[in-house]
Amino acid sequence: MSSRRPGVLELAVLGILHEAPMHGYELRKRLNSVLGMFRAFGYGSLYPCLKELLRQGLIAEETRPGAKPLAGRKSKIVYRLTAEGKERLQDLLGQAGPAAWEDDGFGVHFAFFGMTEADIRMRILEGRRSRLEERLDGVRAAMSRTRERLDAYTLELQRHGLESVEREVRWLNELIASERKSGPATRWDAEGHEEGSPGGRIG
Amino acid sequence: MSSRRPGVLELAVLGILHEAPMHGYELRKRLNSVLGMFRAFGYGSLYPCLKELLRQGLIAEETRPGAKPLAGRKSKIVYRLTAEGKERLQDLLGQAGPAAWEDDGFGVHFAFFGMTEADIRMRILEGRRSRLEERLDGVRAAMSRTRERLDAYTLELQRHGLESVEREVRWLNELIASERKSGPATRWDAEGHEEGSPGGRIG
DNA sequence: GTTAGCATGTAAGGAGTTACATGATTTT
DNA sequence: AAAATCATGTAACTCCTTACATGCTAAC
Repeated sequence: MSSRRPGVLELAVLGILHEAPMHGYELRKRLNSVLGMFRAFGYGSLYPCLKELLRQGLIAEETRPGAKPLAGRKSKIVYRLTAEGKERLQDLLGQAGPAAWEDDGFGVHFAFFGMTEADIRMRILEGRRSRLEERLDGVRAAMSRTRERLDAYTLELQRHGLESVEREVRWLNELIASERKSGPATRWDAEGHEEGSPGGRIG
Repeated sequence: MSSRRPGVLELAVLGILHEAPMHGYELRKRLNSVLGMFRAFGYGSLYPCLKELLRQGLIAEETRPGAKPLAGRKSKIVYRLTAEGKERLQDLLGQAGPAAWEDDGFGVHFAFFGMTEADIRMRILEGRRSRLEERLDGVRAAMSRTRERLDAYTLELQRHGLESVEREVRWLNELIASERKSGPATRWDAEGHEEGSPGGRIG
């Protein structure tokens, strides 16, 4: 409840721990393999985050039955999501705001779309598309305000940037169309996850 | 001399002020039009940065001859690069290290390639390409370690991420080839910039 | 004369990052 | 027994963001 601002890492950790309990080192690898293209976190980021989540009661240290009562504990510590943690995760995934479609957050939110309700998924996809289209408009406007004469490199950067963003918009369009075909009310996971996910691509 | 870590904003401000003196508000617009696709800075970031650069003597308030001696100064303040500022800019642009090819820095450094020496340009382009290829290897390796079964959305994110990065690598390849054709020792600008930049694309 | 845009700032704080430090376990 | 890699942490710091606050200037 205490108003700590999310940040990508918290969501990512909760999301991954929802799949399975894990210890820090493993978690980091999984983290960077899921989000590898967008971000990479170090231990210096992860462990403080785990500590904080623990303090908030969103995760707990697993106590395996036949475990070792290490006194001078410097052994594996397996974390699992608590009930509050699951709640918090669902809460974060249920919010379709800027945090979910800005550059920082989008990747992580998308990665956990499998646990996200269909209407939220749609709102986030559309939100991101609008955001990118605003950006396109902005840059295009700036370019036609031909006052600003840019050198060849800056121009090339613009060109490449535009192309990349246009490409992402097309991708989003496909995803949105795909989501619409599947109709609303599709949500595969959330609690007990069975294996029956859609076929070829996404839709 | 004091070891303050660069940060994108400092370089961007110095680079833009090198083109022409400007006041804060204008600077910010120019900033966001040049880097619009990658980042957007607010006044809350810009003004403190200007203040700091001023303190370091890298920029100075322009004193136009027929200017207004505003006492309760809340009027335009035009900043220009000092000699130290130009030196610092050349210094920053002369460094071909991680700061120049990681996600954060690359865009800005590239935007000012017009003021960067040919060999540094090459090192930065190649540095970024290596960095991206590492990332591709990492993610591909993680994917073939098929232990990790990912749901459809995570997979789609991976696919799109891979494609984007591959695309950027191809772009870098073209640029690198282009740079090689122009031969080394090309540097258009730095001080008095004449208009004779290359033709069609970049090379 | 009031909305809209130009123009300049500050205080508080957040989300990580960097650099360092150390122990445990497996491989060679 | 040395080297590599697994595993966990902390102190200090940084770059930037958010939210707020204010005044000037042009357009309608």
